[in-house]
Amino acid sequence: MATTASPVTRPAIVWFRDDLRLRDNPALAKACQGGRPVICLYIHEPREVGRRNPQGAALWWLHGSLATLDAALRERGGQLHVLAGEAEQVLDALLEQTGAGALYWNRRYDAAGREIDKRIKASLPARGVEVGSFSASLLREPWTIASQSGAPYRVFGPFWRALRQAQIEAPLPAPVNLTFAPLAVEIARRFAYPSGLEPDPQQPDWAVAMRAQWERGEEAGLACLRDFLDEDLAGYADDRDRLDSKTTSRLSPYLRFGNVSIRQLWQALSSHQHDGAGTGDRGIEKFRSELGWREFCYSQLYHCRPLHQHNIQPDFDAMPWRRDEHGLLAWKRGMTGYPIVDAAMRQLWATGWLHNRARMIVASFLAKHLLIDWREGERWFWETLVDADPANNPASWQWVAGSGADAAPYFRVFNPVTQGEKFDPDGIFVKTWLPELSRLPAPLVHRPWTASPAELEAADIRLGETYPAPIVDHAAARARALAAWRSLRG
DNA sequence: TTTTGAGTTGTTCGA
DNA sequence: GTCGAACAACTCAAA
Repeated sequence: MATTASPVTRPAIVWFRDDLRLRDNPALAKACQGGRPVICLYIHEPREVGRRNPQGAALWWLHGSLATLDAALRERGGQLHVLAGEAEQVLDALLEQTGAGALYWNRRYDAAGREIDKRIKASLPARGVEVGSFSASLLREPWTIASQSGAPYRVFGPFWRALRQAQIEAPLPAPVNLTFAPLAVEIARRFAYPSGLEPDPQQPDWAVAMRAQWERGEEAGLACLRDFLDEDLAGYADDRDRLDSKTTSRLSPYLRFGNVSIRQLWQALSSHQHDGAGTGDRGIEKFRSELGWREFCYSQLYHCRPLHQHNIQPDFDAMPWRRDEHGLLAWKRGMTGYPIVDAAMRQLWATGWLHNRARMIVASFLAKHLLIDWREGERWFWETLVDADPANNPASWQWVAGSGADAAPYFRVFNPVTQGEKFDPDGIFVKTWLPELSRLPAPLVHRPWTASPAELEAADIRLGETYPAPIVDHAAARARALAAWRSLRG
């Protein structure tokens, strides 16, 4: 009778996905229990219908995260195997070659990814391979939060109250004494990630400002968290809307790729809590509710049709969106003639990141002032944001457009001038990204078209040449948007 | 069971 | 200049 190695000594595969860290990683913790050797794996899966893989800036972040995770594993005597192919084929070959007795992953929540995971989970036990999936990206699994009627929440307030009552698990420590099983070179060759899709762009090198701004990976994420707790959290409730200074956490890309876990973050906030209504605790509550919106977006991703394709509210299918290639291009390039919009769009292109308020302003401008389908904007963000998230990105675009869950009221049309004056009063943010306006005094920097010829001359600006005139008139665009949104009713 | 009231992120208008 | 109202429709839970 042939003997096989006992399940305890057969290696376990850890399939990393949106959890690129060692700490608080339940799949990894499970795999290395009892000193079992592990095989750490990441798979670049091909695009499928309905599936959204990282592109552009987010792909750049992914590569950096994979590299730092690989380095951390090498310090411990192992490595991260980064392969490419259909997950089922890659895993099939890997199980065959390594004789692994178990496969573990932390869950993902998009429909296409879940479908793949479900098939794998159903097929492997018959081959004597144990499969386990774990919760690691969210405070609570989406199916555990439901209204009294049993339906998923469609309004944030009640959703958040229900979530707040739930017990949040404590984060796990990083595993100690990891041991590793080898992987045959033949497998690595067969599923090699195609060259030419390398992480760091060269010609053109669009990642210059990103490299200057960001450190990717787990250690950098924890440093970013400590910095936020020490520097910004106390003033967060009052200052978080300011565009002209660093007031927010900038943790979004680390959360997106799981460099830092949501439970680590939650616990860190709790340990900074006093007990009362002090400004610090107000900041903590406010920040927590932002994390709550992330959970709410994931609830939508889990429960609704693919968010980046379908309006959550079907009556928006009748929206008379305009086709406007010229307007869309002006928006993407930061050439709309509205300084707050243009500064934000250029920051996005250069650094892969935008302040939440800036995201709302530019999204409102595209959907309402230009009356361009929110999906165009969502696609651009998907390619340009380092934190491009399959739940947050489309759900937030739908929220601004009004087609989403608990959406902004249709009559809320951001005035780009007012927003600039409120949240960038001295024009510092605008001037950082629009150097051509740097000599314009603060009162005019958000509305250069109202400057007198002498003022423009003094600031060395020629509207229409050195900086565009507004591509739409605010009042007219607002009226057009309100009419379009009103047309969806009755 | 039915009713009622409250609800992330804004703007404009008229008193 | 400041202030309140209007700009809908709907979800959810408390009364």
